[in-house]
Amino acid sequence: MIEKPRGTRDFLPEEMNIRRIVEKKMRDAAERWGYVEIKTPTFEHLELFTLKSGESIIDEIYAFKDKGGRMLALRPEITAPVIRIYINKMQNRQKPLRLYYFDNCFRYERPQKGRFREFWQFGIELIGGRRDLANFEMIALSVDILRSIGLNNFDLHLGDVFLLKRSITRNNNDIDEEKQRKIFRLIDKKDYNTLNAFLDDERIDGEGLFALLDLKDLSTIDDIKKIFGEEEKEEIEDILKILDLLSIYDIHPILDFSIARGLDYYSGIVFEIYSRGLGAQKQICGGGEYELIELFGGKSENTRGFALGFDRIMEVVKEERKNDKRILVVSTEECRRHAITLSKELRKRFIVETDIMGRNLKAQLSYANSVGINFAIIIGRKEVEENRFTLKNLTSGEQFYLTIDRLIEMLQTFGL
RNA sequence: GCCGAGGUGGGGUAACGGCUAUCCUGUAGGACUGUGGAUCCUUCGAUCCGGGUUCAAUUCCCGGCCUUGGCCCCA
Repeated sequence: MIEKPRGTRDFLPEEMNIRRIVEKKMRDAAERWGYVEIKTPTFEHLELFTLKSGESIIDEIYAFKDKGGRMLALRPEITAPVIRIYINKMQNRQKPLRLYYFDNCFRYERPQKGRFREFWQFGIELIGGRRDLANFEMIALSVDILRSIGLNNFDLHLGDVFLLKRSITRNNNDIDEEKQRKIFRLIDKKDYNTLNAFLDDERIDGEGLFALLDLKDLSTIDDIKKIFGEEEKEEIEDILKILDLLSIYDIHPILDFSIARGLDYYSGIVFEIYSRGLGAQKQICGGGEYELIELFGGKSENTRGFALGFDRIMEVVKEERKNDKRILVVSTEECRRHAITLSKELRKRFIVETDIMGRNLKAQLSYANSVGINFAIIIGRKEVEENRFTLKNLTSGEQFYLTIDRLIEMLQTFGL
């Protein structure tokens, strides 16, 4: 027997039913904000992703050479492809561009709870807009989507990598990229002892950095402003504006300037959402402002977006299955042609099955019962001769003897 | 890549190193030729893969694969 590949999943009908319901709610929420769907290819040139994230990510990507010798990759995320499309085809459209997507992505990683090699992301990219307003919209939308699927048990962390970078570079001109990266890694791990030691060793002024990291609420915001210069003050003012607008939606982020994880291309506001009630992989949303357009050869424009981890969300969302009412047209062997004719007619409005097992009448009804069909329509010689149909409500056991018009009418009154 | 746990029909399970691998559920059919659910009978269907130890391996050992909790990583 052939097993499914490592890190992939099969979704049986019961689960797909629920996944589609949640997907639809997320789409609806994004569309209510004026976002429109965009679709990118399942695979792209590998370069698109290495340009964004460096050669080292090849280890974590499904990359391959096609028959023409091209280096391709299954998309590990969808932001870079969307920006590619923007540059190729949408640069001259009027801003803002509000785009959303829902698709599968692939990463070659060790699978564990909430982490798979094929997984689904629902995301948006917002291109253009004044920074404070656009960032507010992005964050409010992410929360609106989560709320619209009935999720409320999560924490929103808001950070700013611009301020974070400036906090170590503004008084330390000679600090190189590598050292910065090391510092960010330690911040992300919250390993402040090692961080302190490193800063001491390198004689890096960490006052601004630690002031930021300690900033949990707005009480020390004025002290922060004193430490930084004009440019940083403007950024802080922007954050305050965003927080104020978010409060309209009753969204109150936790300020968290330790958000720094490996996101070289993020440039300003960043945020992450964590679900309570998941294990190690509890982040269900991540996003922020980034600069990719110029890197990909386009004309500079400010951009931001986020991606929701659909599979992790499915772990915590509670959703009822949708149960459509189903009909089985049951007939004797000699009347099958009539059954198929009736089914053709009824399918214009209803969900209708017919027997293809060649079962007798009793076995057809037994099947209907065991798979949860709600109504059986019985056609035998008597029905055909009298041009009537027997409708049986399998829930109540009631039976009716009806003409075609009355049959359809009655099915409708039963809520089909 | 690292540390730990696990793997028996489709699902859930039993088997001190020893009989044709247990039972429940399920599948298909029958008892029942125009009326479902109950009952009974029959059928189908499994020891993850490969080595090793042994007279004998589902059981013990090693390796792999897969699942799973965590670490690394998470663009």
